[in-house]
Amino acid sequence: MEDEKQQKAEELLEDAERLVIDSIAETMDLYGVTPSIGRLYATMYFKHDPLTLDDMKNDLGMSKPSMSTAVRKLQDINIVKKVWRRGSRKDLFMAEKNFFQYFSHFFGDKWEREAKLNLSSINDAIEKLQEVLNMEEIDVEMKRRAEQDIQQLTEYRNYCHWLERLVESVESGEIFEFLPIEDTDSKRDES
Amino acid sequence: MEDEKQQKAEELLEDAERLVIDSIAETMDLYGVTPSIGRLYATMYFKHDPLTLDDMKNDLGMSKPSMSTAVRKLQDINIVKKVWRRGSRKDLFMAEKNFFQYFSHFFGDKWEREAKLNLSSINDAIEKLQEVLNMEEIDVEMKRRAEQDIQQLTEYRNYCHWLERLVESVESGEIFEFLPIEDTDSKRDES
DNA sequence: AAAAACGTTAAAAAATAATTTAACAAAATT
DNA sequence: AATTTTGTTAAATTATTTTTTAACGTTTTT
Repeated sequence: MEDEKQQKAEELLEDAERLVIDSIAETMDLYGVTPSIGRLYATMYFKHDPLTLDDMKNDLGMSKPSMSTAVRKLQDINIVKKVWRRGSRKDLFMAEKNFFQYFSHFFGDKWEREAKLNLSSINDAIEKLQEVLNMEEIDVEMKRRAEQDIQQLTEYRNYCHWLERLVESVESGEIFEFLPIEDTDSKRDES
Repeated sequence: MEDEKQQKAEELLEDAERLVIDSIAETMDLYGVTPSIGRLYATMYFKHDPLTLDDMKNDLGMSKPSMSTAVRKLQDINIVKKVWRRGSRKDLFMAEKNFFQYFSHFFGDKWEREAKLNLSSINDAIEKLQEVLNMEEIDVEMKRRAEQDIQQLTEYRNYCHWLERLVESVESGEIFEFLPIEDTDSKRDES
């Protein structure tokens, strides 16, 4: 009787967590994070103590090397950190649970890389195109195309610089002055 | 002699475009767009007239069905549009070249989906967890866990709502009041 | 010092995803 | 009306990625 209730509660709790785990994983998949890695993060999101590779292995039912590489990728995008606790000699990992931090790392880091990568190629390209424009006796049509490309790339460059400033404002937290974090906690509505 | 110059110019121009095409494709790959689809978009970015499937086929050296599905995916993320021109009865496609529009569609649409998807599961989950809390004679440890989960999910919900507002401000253009698009055109520096 | 535990790398296997060829349906042309 | 053109779907193939098992080196424990 008591046990039945206990079991019902456990089921509810696990259903609840699974529901969110699935949708977090699906979301991450949307941005190119593989389902397993997404599920690993999502699973860790509900753990309140740091996890070992063996914990992950058991939770996801996968091999240890898989967990090793998966957790490294999560570390690469800065949404999982290695933590230290005296006692266990196993590596311990903890998920970033603040989604604003998550956002900042996941998108901020990628935007930064995107801007850098593209600015470099845009500038190289514009240089080459300028060279074409500076050449004499060149086909008019080709010059027109070079000019058009330069025009377009200049706009693209503006976008990259904008991205850089977006990253700044996300990483500094400045963006939250413009778009404040509102507490829509339903508890207050219930009163 | 003349031809040599002409060829040199053409080479420069093509190198310039290829440089940017590669980095756009690499960038898109960063967010889970497959290399071929990324390269298709990047190629279209440099075309000033709409393209047919056969054009794409020739440009990328791929089959027509591949182009058909690739271009549909680009349409799905709203960065390529079908256009109509009298005369040709083939379908014609044009890439979105304004990267601010690109950004808005690529991230805005995904964030919107992300928020919706997760809000739905978060609310369902919180409901289940509340149910656990309302049950009597339940293991203290389990109630604690349910409470902790609710707390965490409430914060997650705040993030999702923030995302929704971010999408709004990106799609309305409001964000550019906070982060203005600056023209960093180097021509002005040359003066 | 030997044995066990731990995490990673390497190679092999399995699973997915991308791509093509072939077949098809709809529309336009002759 | 028959033929061609066009875009898509389906099936088959190829390529890529993910996952595992096996092997390895390091560190810790005994």
